[in-house]
Amino acid sequence: MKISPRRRARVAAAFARLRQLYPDARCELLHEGPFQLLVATVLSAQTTDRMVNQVTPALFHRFPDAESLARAAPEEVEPLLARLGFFRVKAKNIVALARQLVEHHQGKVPADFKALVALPGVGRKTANVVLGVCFGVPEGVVVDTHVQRLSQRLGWTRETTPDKIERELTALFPPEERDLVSHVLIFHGRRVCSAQRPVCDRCGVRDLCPSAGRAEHIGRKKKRA
DNA sequence: ATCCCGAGGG
DNA sequence: CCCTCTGGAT
Repeated sequence: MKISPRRRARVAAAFARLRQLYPDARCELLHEGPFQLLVATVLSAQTTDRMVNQVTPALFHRFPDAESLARAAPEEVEPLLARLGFFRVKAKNIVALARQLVEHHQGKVPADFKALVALPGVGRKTANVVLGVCFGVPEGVVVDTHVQRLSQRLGWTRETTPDKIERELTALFPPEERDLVSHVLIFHGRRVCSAQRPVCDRCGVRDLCPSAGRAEHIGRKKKRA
């Protein structure tokens, strides 16, 4: 993928500003070790990580590792997830996930992208989170709903699907920056550049954003009754 | 009514 | 490409 020096510089300028604005940007899912982060990230689909952090302490107290969770039945895990969206699918997925870890990976989380996405309930986004947070360098930039929305609003991409956006962002940033890119975009997305009511008046990259003041017209389809 | 650190299946 | 799984927050 060829990227013009001008475009690369424009993106780098906004990223540098975001790093200054959010020096503490990091993963906020509570976890101890790769297994717990993998499970927490699977649970985080279409749910705020605040909700995930409300259920994982009890979950990990009872099932702290792959071996213990692999021995559980999905029905005994379900009540522990009951306040999350998709809790039935997620209970089934994390038990199957734990069983595969025990069967094929000695109960450990593989530090390998292809092995990760082969696990039940684990897609590109989850695999990149685990690789980035626990093993230093993700395969590609984590593209969740925030990263998708902000990279579109900031004019970093014109693509509309997570896979294509991931490819573009990964080409825009060197490996050692990719984990931080997703985290600063997520922080900014939660605090300022929200989906429904972005607060451009309080945005630290307003002068670098082509959508400033009209961000509601980018992103997902407008309401318009 | 729309969104939240999505993934699997048709 | 589409649909489904699911509950809480705004």
